[in-house]
Amino acid sequence: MRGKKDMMSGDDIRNAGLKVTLPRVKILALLEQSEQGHVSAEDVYKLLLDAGEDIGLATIYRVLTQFESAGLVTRHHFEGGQSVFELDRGEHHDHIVCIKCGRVEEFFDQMIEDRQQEIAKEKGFTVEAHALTIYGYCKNAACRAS
Amino acid sequence: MRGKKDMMSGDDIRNAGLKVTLPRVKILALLEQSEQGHVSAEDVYKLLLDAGEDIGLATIYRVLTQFESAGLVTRHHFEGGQSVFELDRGEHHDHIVCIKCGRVEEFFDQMIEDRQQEIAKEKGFTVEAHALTIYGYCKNAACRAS
DNA sequence: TGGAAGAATGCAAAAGCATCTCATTTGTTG
DNA sequence: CAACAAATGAGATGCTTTTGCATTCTTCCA
Ligand SMILES: [Mn+2]
Ligand SMILES: [Mn+2]
Ligand SMILES: [Zn+2]
Ligand SMILES: [Zn+2]
Repeated sequence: MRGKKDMMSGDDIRNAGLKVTLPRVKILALLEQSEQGHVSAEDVYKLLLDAGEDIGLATIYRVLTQFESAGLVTRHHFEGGQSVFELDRGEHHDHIVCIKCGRVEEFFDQMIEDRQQEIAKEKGFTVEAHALTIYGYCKNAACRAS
Repeated sequence: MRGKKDMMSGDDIRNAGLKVTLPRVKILALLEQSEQGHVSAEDVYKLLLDAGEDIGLATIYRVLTQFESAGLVTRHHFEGGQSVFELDRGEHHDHIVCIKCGRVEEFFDQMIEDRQQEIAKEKGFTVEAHALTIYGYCKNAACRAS
């Protein structure tokens, strides 16, 4: 039995009903190994180019969207420009982003999650999803000076 | 002495260091009177057209951006397409959006606000802003059926 | 009150991000 | 390994937002 936390592989792609192609394998591998963990489609494109894999940007967008539908990947809409993708390891979390250097950290807070449910209930809503992102300056010295 | 809750006027535009022009006055008035309170630049464009004011879309984007810089207006990046603007009445709040009909409701929760500060502190961040949006189905009968 | 100086507007063109089209290539299956 | 369906790549396209520039308005003071 394998959980979401294990290493992804061609099986995950196959199980999503997709053919195991070189672009898909490379993109999935990159998401796993990626330093920052949170990358835009263009980041993926450039990182793969650097790695000698010339995969079209359209393919990257297509594949990331397919991975998202399959639950392998999560898409975030942080402020400013592009969507950001990360591997879905099955554990929901929210983000805090440095508006100076772009560093992204993750957090999960049950109290915040619970309050959201209560607020939704009060208003008669059924929660399907939520997006919480805190923006600020990280501890990095260079980011401190406003 | 006038607070943020009062009616906006040409003075607000002047105080922002901007000339009091017809487009600016009309856009500000529309934001005040708008039913939903949360409108896209194109919404503003069409609503003004309906009202007989033919103001260019580029001007609307420019003016909304200027109003934002001046603190008169807040911009939100809800999922899907366009940015959404609303008059800044000086009281921070977050949003819950119906993914079926688009209805937007507002809420403010001190507990959530406090937890965010604590989380930021733990991570060594200084909070500058945050965006929390809950997505779900509203109480409207037509929105219930998934 | 008139008119100079600078700011704002409208239009069209451009930019940025994401998706689509379609000819060609690749993966899968028997 | 052939045959078919699915996927890819390159460029076109779509949509939102921004920008350049000639023209029009505001402001302000002589
Ligand atoms: Mn994350
Ligand atoms: Mn609001
Ligand atoms: Zn930083
Ligand atoms: Zn609804």
